[in-house]
Amino acid sequence: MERGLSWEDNTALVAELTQGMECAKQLCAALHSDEPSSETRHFLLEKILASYHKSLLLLKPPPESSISGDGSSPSGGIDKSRDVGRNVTKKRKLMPKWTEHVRVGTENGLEGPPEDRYSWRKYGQKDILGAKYPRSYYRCTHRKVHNCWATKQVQRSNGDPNTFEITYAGAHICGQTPPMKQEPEQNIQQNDDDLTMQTSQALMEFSLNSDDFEGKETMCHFSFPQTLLTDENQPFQTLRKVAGNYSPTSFVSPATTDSNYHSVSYQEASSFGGVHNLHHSHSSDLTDLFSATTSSTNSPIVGLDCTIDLPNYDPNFLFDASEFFP
DNA sequence: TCGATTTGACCTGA
DNA sequence: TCAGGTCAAATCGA
Repeated sequence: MERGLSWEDNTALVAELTQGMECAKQLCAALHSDEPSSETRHFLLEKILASYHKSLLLLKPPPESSISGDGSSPSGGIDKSRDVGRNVTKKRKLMPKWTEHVRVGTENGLEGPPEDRYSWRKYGQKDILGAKYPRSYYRCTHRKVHNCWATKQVQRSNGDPNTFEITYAGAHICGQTPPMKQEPEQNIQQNDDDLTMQTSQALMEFSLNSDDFEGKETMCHFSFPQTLLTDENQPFQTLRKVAGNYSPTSFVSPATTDSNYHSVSYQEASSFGGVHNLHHSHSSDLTDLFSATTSSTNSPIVGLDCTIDLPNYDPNFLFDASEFFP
């Protein structure tokens, strides 16, 4: 796939990855500052995902040239709109996904699902088997204008009606400039040098998830103290170190077959040596799953858990930033 | 009038 | 075959 990349594509790819790395740096800084706004982090997260998304599209352009914002498609006697729908479905599989568990406090007067900074348009609602509450489907309002394919699903938790499980798919590429919550005394400007951990929330969890290991969802869950990131001026390299040391066979627990969820400390992950083992034997889809637990003290959002799912990426694609940034 | 929501039907993938 | 996801016509509301 990476073969045959034109110089222009290569340049664009490097630019996207560079942007992603910058955002990762900012996110890293935000995580270690007393920046209380989970929205800031979320915003940076989405920017990183957008960079990944665009980069992967560059690496893996859709086989059909029919995916376009105007809905044009090679008509083959099938209803045009449905044809577009199929392309969307195919594309959906390529979209990075992540899930947030958001608790809203009724004391704050919030009853409905929590709002984020983007404008969403509801396009469907479905009763889900075994779920008490229906699932709502939203897509970016600017889908047509900016060809932005970000979607989200909002599902109220069975057990706790105050908890919403929000699954985002695809990052916003619509160029929306969400109104960041500006704290008066806080400078949202990310300070790369200020990596002092000031919050009590000391754990950041990364997970790698591959859902195609013989059809089984395999997940590797990393947890490590944020302090260990403070000496990392290359957050991408940090991620690469962690991800690169991920070896499915190293973590698979024999106890479970359908879902393997493992937690290792960053030290453990680091101790696996410099073997970048993303070139594992599975050649199909690789799903990366990122889970970050954050706390928010001054927000109606009581709890927030974030899980990222990047499906269908070629596992042989190893992002080695050092090639681009010696 | 126009944009957002609702809802039944259709499509896809497991 | 069925559950989940999406579409689009109908409806609503500003």
